[in-house]
Amino acid sequence: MALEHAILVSLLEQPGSGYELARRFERSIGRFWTATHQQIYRVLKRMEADGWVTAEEIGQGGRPDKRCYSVAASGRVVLASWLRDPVQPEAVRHELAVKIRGAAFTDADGRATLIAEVERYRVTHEATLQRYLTGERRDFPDTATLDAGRRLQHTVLRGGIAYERMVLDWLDDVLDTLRGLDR
Amino acid sequence: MALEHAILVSLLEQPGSGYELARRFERSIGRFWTATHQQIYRVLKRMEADGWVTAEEIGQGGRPDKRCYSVAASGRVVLASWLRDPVQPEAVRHELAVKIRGAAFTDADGRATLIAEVERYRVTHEATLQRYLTGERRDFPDTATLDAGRRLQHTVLRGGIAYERMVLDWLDDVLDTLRGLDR
DNA sequence: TCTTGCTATGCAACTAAGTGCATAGCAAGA
DNA sequence: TCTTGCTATGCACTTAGTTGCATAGCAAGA
Repeated sequence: MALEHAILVSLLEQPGSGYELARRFERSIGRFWTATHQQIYRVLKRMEADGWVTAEEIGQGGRPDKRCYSVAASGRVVLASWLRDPVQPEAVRHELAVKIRGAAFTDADGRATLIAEVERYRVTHEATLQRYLTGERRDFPDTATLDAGRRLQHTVLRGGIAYERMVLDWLDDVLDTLRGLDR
Repeated sequence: MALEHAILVSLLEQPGSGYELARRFERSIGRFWTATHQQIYRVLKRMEADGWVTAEEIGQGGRPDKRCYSVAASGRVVLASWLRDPVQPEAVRHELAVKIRGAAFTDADGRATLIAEVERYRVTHEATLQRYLTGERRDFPDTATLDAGRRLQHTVLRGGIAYERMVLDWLDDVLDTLRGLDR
């Protein structure tokens, strides 16, 4: 899997410029695939050279021209073929888990700092959950009348919500354990 | 966060060679931080050059010498300092979520292939959960008598178990949605 | 005997990703 | 008027991570 495929999906849902894609990656699709704008511009160039997407130059008077990208026929073929490939096992990178095991090798003061940090981290996940729930109420008020694309987007969002709830429960467990060590 | 810190934690839990570390990353610590043996050897060299770890050459007759690494005083300082740094937001890379949203742009046959793939993926997660539960019964039979290090390891493992259970529930949800599209 | 697999280490080449910086004009508010 | 922030794109450099290959001997089973 590569950034290319996430961009193809995002452009099929809605064509747009590199800048617009970068904002979508910050908001929607970036929940499960992160990318910076530099990366997106670089990959878009390569995809255009390979004929996966086409660009339409839109002059806007004053501002730099905007290049609005759409998925070309060969891009659809690439996506369909990738969808049939086996899902790669995720490359897990969970920093907090390493820190928690590392907490055994620091002093009570270091652990107190870590507890404060976990509490701060918990607040950011609580905020993410609330953002997801607000988005769900706004974008999927009536689940009976959705088309295929929207139904799939909703399923992915439900996954995000379940993930955040799981993380919050686990962080409470972590905090209990950390507090228990120095008591 | 970098591989360095995961290696420091692993070596503090138990000193070992690059080869042994690579196997631990496949099994235990690799649940939340993956690394290949090439990467581990490269980073160990750098850490030794920086004085974070020390190596003891162990000849074994015939086989190449084994270099057994232990954490040095300055490595402990580096770890303690890193534990105080803010936890970086995770860089999420969830391929399956991209594929599910991509399923809106393929045909019924492509979706049928994806369903089969999700079922296969579900089996691997079911197996991971069972591995975790077996490990939990083996390594943490009596939760009352654990020292700090073991208690923290158990907390991290509980996080892994909660994660796998959440994924399995969500995959059932995903399969329902995918099957509902072509019915 | 031959093959497979395990222990044990490593180089070289490549791709992916992140960081820092630069350009450029418009709009809104202090 | 001055600053801040937004739209819009991009280069250059650096770091992190992956892939493929190489060495080398021992042990176990076909």
